[in-house]
Amino acid sequence: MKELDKQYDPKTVETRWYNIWQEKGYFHGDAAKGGEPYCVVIPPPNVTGILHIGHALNNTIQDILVRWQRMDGKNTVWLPGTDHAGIATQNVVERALRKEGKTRHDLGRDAFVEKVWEWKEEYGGTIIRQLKRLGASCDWERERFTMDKGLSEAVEEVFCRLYDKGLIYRANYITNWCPRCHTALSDEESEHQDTEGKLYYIRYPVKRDGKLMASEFVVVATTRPETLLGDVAVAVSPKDERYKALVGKTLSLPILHRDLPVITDDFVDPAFGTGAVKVTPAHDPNDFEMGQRHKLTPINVMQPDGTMNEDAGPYAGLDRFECRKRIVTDLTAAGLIEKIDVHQHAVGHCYRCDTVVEPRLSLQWFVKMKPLAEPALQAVVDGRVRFVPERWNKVYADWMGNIRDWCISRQIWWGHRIPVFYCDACEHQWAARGKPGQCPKCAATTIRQDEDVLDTWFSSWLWPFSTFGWPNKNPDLALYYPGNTLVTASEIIFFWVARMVMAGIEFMGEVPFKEVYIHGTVRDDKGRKMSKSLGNSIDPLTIIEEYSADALRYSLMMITATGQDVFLSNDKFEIGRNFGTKIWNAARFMQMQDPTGYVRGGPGIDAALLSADDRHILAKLSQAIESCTENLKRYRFNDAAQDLYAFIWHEYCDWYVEYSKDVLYGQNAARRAEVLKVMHYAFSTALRLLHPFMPHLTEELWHGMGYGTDEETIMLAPWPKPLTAELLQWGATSDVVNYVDARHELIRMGRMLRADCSIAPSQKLDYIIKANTPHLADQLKADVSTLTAMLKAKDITIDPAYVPSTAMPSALTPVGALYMPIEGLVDAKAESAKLAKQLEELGGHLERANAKLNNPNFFNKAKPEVVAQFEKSRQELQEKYNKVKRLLEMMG
RNA sequence: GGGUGUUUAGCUCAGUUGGUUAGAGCGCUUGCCUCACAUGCAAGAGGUCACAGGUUCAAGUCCUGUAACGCCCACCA
Repeated sequence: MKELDKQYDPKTVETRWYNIWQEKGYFHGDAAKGGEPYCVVIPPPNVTGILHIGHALNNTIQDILVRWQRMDGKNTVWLPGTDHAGIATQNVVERALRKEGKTRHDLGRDAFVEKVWEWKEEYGGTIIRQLKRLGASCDWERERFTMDKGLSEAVEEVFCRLYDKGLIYRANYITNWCPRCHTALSDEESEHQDTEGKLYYIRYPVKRDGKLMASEFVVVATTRPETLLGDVAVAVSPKDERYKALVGKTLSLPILHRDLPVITDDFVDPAFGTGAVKVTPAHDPNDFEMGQRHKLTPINVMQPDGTMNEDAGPYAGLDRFECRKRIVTDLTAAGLIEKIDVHQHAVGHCYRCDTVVEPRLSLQWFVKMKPLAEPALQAVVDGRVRFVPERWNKVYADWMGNIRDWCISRQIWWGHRIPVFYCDACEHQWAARGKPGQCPKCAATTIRQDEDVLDTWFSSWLWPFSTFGWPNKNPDLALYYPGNTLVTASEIIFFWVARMVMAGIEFMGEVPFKEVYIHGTVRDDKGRKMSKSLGNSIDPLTIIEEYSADALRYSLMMITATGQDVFLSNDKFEIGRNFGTKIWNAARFMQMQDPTGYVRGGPGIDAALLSADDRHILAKLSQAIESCTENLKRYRFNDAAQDLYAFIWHEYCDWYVEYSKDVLYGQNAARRAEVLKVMHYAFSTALRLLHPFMPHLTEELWHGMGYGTDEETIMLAPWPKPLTAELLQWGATSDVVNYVDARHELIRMGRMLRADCSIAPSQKLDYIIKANTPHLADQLKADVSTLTAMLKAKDITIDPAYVPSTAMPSALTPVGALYMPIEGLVDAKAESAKLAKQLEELGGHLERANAKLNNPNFFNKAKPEVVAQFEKSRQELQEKYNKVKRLLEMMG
């Protein structure tokens, strides 16, 4: 044991302990040791990422689960790692290149990819270091990266299996295209944002007998006029009488003067716009399908970068938005704009760079999702995977039920290259593991690999098993798969969680985790999502610097209700800091009282020497253990944190320590030793409960107080169990607990009287207590010394027969009546007014209680224990009421 | 358009299967540098539980509807 500093210094303590934990290998799980496994895989942050407050929340929760389960004796692995984040990382490196005035094409593919690896080696570890500073007890020996050799092999394996099964196909299809990232995106990667746009009504001249009619038009409405350059038809509803005569006729496309047939299609809603739709198969998903139905050849008018191509005629080379402006100007000049309306619609934006997504026709790879989705849906329906809170089951099920094929090819360079090869000689196409040297069909060596890379989520969805060495069978995989809980935010249920369930079932034959805990999104105090661009984000490292990692963790847990969004502002972190300080000082107090230190393995608690207070705190401790554990099981971290706060601060510090001072400063050596034993017992147990929340502080105190030797970390100390048998043995019955609770109230009343009479805290007073029952009188008599200290009394008399004088300050307490025999200090008028008010309130409560108990229906229908409860409380109310009434009468 | 969440003290939020007088932290008022802690101690004020119906012996809690705010999903140009 060493003497604790007057001030706790979290900065040095936190990093010191973290390093020790790592060196000793406490974070590592070894499959060879067997036992009951507990496995959590981290949602791998992007290598480009820096820790933001959402990560802090997410990882604190995981760390709490993992530390708790580790203490509870499980063979625990929390598997960490990072995601290569294809587009995001490529963007970062390209941005750096641009500063040198270069593009990735200047370097070429191999050199560019090499450059990204270099970047990754240099900067990719940032978020990992930050997680360590947070105290995350990840098994760092197992750290993985989605482009590791092993994980890349898993990706190839999965691709080949799906390809050979016919679940991967290549097709010319409309996909979400990001003109800035130059790549296709999946549906999930296109984020819809409500935007105020314009709806342009454009006149398409009608041709009759090959001649343009000067004054006859069909008006179509569009939000993207520039796409008219790719129009191949105009469609109307077959039911629309207005256009009946025009069906089959020809229109002239403005500007390009291309002939467009008027066709009918059920897709067209006659009620929207003009009821006539321009058909642009290369630039709109609906139009694409219409085009297929009517065998129309799509005309692509855009380059991959969002500029217009040569098919755009006079607008070739213009950016799509510039082109839009120019076309509107030109159409206006030609008198072909009927009107322009303001129009609210949802526009897709690239989730990586926020550029407006362009639906664009291109050749892409897809995964057929239906066959994978069905068993994954079933797994949630029959409870093999359980979402917490439950409501996410439905969100998941809806997505799974309406699943669409997954576009997995990206036209970028950073990522897993698609393992499909083409033979130039025989045009054979096949998927292969590794690097094939020749065509398996014709043996030609002129083979090419597909240029595209896979969606970054194509490696993430394998994370729960690829990280343990799949596809190779091994002991790690056998023990740690499937994992227990996945902790994540709702934003990536579709991106990641749903796909992991599919992959787990498809490739492992078993779901990847049993429970998915979805925590809330962190928002600022105005309810906005925290983001760098809004400048409203709170940097966890600044908070750690200012308050400590433990304070950050604990505060986050206190204010995060299960599954609810979190509203944050800087001052919230004082909760954790103040709590830490309080605990530190409580420990210092014990040390000061017990300079010889806690005796390890010394004699245990002696039931015969326990006071009511000792029994009370031990019973409360047991309640805290039970409640905290139960709340952790149910992912109610805020309730668990609250349990610990209430126990340590209020029960232990405010009441127990204060009660105990009387003994600690007294002369009874046996009692003194006993109180210290109880204190150490309660405090060391509470430290263990608190460890998952505040790992560094608890470890520092664990050793500072001598609860553990150098080799005995609190991390591996056993998780406390409720003290059911012990409480029995110690005589900590509910009678004792109720008595001490009631005595708390008595003391509060005594202090209240003193405050009411404006008596200085330093002045010692006499009190007279008239107990309700002889039993209570006995209990109180045994505690006179404690009461004297707590009330700062000169003398306390427990007198069952006491009759007070009228002008004496008095109060009613749960154990009886309490009087201060100081005459004349009471303003009789004010006092009786107060009593009258109290009487009125009590009368109201009593009336309600009576009404309830006199209601025959209540007796018939309520549970007997509820009735008993009400009867008891009615009795108490009645007693209290009578007393107040009597007092009031005495006052005159 | 579909789905979903929220509405409780001045502020931020808890409130589990309906059951005594609805809780916490912060802030506020009053008094304390009391020999662990002023990042503290003690006492206190403050709430027709969004609104309207309904079920029930009993509703903050269950049901129906309304309103406001938020989030997710969605190919009406």
